[in-house]
Amino acid sequence: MCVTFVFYFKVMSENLKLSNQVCFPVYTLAKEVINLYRPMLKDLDLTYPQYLVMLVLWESGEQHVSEIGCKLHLDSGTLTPLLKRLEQKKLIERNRNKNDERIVQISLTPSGKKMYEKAECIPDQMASSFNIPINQLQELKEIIEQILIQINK
Amino acid sequence: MCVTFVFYFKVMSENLKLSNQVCFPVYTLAKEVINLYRPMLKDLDLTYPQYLVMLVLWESGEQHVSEIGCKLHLDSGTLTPLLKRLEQKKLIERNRNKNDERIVQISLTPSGKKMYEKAECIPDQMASSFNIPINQLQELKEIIEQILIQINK
DNA sequence: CACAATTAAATTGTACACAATTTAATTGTG
DNA sequence: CACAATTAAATTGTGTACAATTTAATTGTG
Repeated sequence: MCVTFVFYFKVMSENLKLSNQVCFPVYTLAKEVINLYRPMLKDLDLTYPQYLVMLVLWESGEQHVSEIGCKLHLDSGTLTPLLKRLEQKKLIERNRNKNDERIVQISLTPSGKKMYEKAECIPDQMASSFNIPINQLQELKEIIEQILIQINK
Repeated sequence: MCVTFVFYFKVMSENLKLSNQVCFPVYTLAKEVINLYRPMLKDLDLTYPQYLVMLVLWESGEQHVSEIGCKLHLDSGTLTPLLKRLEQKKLIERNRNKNDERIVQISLTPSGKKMYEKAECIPDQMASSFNIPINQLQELKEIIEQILIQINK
C-alpha cells in the first residue's frame, strides 16, 4: 500500500512552486511600485526610466550617455531612444563631445532644470501613498543593496 | 556671508538623490535577478515571464488566461502574445471553453509537461549562482510580501 | 424575450530591456 | 605612420508591460 502510494502520486517539487520563488516577489514588487509612480509621473509626462535619467542629471549635471548607463544599469540600446524622447520633450540636449566625437554629452535644458521643482514633492507623495513603516522600507533597501553587491561581485 | 551662502548654493533635496530612492534598488534587483535566470532559461528556450507561466501550469494544471493573469499580475495585453509564443513552441494549447466561448483554456502539451523535468534543477542552480545566505533571502521575501499586501489593500 | 451592461480576450500603440551587430572615432603597437 | 584593437553610441530585432480600445459572448433586468 505504501509502495503504490509512492508510485501513484508524482509529487510537485516544492522548489518550483510559485509561492517558494524569491525572484517572483521582487519582480512583482518592482512592477507594482512603478505602477504607484505612474500617476505622479504622468503629471510630468515622464515614464519611470525617464524619471531616473532626470534624477541623475539633476544630481550630477551634464554627463556622457555611458555614465548615465552605468548609474542606472542601462545600455545604449535602451538609453539612445529614451534620451531622444527626452530631447523631443525639450528636457535635455544631446551633443557630441568636441574632443572625442564618439561621446554624446547629455545636459539639461532650462525647462529640464525647472522640472526639478515639480518633482520635489514626488518622494513624499510616494511615501504617503504607500503605507509602509519607514524602518521596514529602510530594511528592504539595505537587504537589496547587500544582495546587489553580492550579485555584481 | 552666511546669507550669500544660502543664495549661491541651491541645495539638492536629499529626497531626490538616487541613493535615497527605495524603488530604484527594487527595480535594479528585479532586472539583475532576471539576468541571472537568463542563461539557465536559455537552455529551455524560455524568457522569465514565459517560465512563470510554465510554473503556474505545472503547479495548477489547465486554467483560464485570466487565472494565469491573476496569479502573475499580468493582463491579456501581455499574456495573449506570450501564450501564442508558448503555443508556437508546442508547450501549451489554447482552446476556447465549450460552455463559455469568451474563455480561453490554457493546457500543457506532453512536451510542456516534460519540460518540468529539465526545469527542476533551476531553483538549486539559482541558489548557488547567487551567493546569498538563505535566511537573508527568506527575510527579503517576507518583507516584500508584506509590502505587496499593503500595496494591494 | 430584448437589450443594456458586463466580462474575457484580443488588438493597437507606446515605451522599455537587452542581445547582437554596426558605425564611427580613438588608441595602441609594430 | 599604418592598421588592428578598442571604445561609445546607434541600430536591429525580439519580447515584455501596460493603457486604451475593440470584439464577441454572456448575464442581468425591465
